[in-house]
Amino acid sequence: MHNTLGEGRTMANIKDIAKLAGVSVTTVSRVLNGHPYVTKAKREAVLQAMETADYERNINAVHLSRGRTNLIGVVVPYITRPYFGMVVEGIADEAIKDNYKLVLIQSNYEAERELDALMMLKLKQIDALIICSRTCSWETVEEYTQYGPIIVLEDGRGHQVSSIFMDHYQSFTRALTYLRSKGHHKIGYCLARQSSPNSNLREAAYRDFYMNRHEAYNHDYMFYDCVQLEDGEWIMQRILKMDDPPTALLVTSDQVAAGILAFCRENGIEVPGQLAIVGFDNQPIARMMHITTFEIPLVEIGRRAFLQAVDGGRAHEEIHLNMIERQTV
Amino acid sequence: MHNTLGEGRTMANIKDIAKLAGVSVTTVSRVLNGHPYVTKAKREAVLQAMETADYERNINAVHLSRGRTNLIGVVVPYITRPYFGMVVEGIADEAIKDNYKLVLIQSNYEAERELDALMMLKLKQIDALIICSRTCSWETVEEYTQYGPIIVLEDGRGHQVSSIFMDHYQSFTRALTYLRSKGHHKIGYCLARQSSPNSNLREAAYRDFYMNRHEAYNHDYMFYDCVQLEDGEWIMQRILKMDDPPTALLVTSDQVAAGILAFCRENGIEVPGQLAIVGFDNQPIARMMHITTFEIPLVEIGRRAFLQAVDGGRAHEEIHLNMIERQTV
DNA sequence: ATTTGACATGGAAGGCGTTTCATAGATTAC
DNA sequence: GTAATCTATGAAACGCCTTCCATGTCAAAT
Repeated sequence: MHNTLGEGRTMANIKDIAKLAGVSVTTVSRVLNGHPYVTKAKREAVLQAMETADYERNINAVHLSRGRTNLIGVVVPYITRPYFGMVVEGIADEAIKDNYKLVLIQSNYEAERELDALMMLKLKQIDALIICSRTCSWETVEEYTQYGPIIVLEDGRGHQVSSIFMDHYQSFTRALTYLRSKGHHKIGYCLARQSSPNSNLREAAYRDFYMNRHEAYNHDYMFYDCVQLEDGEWIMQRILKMDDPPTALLVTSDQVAAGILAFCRENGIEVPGQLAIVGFDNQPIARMMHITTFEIPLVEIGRRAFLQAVDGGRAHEEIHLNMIERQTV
Repeated sequence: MHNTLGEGRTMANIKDIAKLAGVSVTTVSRVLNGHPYVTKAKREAVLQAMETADYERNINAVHLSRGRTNLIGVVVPYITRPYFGMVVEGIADEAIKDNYKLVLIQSNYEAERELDALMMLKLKQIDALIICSRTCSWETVEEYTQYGPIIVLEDGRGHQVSSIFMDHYQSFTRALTYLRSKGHHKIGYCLARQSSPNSNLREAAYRDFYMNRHEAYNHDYMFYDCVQLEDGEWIMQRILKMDDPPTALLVTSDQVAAGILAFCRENGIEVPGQLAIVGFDNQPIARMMHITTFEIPLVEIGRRAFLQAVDGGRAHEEIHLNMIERQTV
């Protein structure tokens, strides 16, 4: 495949520049990469030649040669979810400073797509991979760590990856304690994926909370696959049908919390009077609707994830969450 | 740079496979790419060799050789805005089918970053570029069309690009007519960027609407830089201070419309009684809050944009918008 | 005077697939 | 029976940059 400009002219390559400037390709490469040991005269000759020939480096050749691409892969299940949007925003913000670009892989929680991303790492099409929500098994992921840094946004301690994560166990415990202090005993929760690492942590916290107090809890109060605004409705429909409904709800996404709250307002269910709601994320919508929530610094988390990616070393960062009291408890 | 596996073993390349299978590299390449004219015996020998050597194609070499990367660039100002999130989702959905990956460029509306993306096209790091919201001038963008397909999400007729766009002039006119039919004369609007292509179209529609009726309009009723939920508040604060406030608002983003509506509900301003609101996009939040809005099939638009990108030919698709009547007018 | 090290420069060896072209035997066509 | 067309295969050119290594100059150090 001949590399041409639009009009059919052939694009100049480093060899042409070398010839034009009367130096070796090595010297041109040195100028190109800002390496030392080039006299001013030659450097200028090279720059002049690049100017006249309208030279542009063939970036794919650079990639091949270097074995790196300055591309970072980012796996998110759905880019439309504000949660992931914010993380990606943080990654992108930081990446631009280091002249990295992002390759976005929307997984839809399909292992195959995540595998695609891992494969890109193996093939050196990307220099590192950030998995915002994992679908593949740990074993699978760990198989690929030999090819480049992999960063996951979940507790990765004990695994061959870097990670940045929140202490969901503790946050959940705190939320439960807080609700209890407000007199709530019948507490339900809304999670996203039933058996994601984060969900498991939260369920454990919940179980332990009740176990420690030697109290039973109601399995009907647990809702799964709660991820977006619209989910608020069916959750409330189900609650309305209960003889003994929960008096408080821990909702692991502000989007869902907002949906629930909107439904309540519309249907005359008093919040927090009849139902208390605690959200997670502290998204704009939570502020707007005065939802009590746990702040998760998602943009900052994205930033840090990127920094871990380029840093290369293994690290595990834990993020502490703060509760923001507003008006839904 | 030597291409190695994690343990230090060298990664097999096409030459190794050729030797192993007792054929030429050409034949291996043919097998790799499903080209005809390879006997079954040799094909199998090659496959066998690839198996035993655990061969993976060096994708960067393929890129260099082919001059293509199966990467599509996508420029969005901010990935966190649901509007762009949905478009990207559509692009990603379609891209996966054709084995394309997305390179996300967050421009923050900075020309320099958009230029970065254009440069990637020139350098063949991406095969095509979709600009979801343009910052650079038409001249700048058109300079780069020689290097690959560029698709913009705005009316690009008369320019050297492909485009997919909505008839904002007509939609605005229809919205105005609709509001007028409901008795509204004092109509304001909330736009995003003051002088974006889409905003210009909308302002023209507004001006023409009033001009045609030989009526004056109030410049105080025009709000700019309205993009997110939070903007609803200051817009309403300003309206509350007016002696002669508008009775209806055309809001070019459901997010902003939702922010406005939330403020109204909280402050006892009746909607649509005191203020009618028409949104744009038909995002989930509009459904949830029963906002009358124009449906913009953003995911579908993303899909089509991708298809235009790989198709290569120049095309201009116009999307017709439908109004969804709910409860805010 | 001689050694050492910093500065400069270029040749050539990678990094690795794809594709064109040349060649040759096997069919098919007329 | 002979020309035209397929089928199969490989050598070599091509895409292009980075970097290791060898060589050489010149000034500072001993």
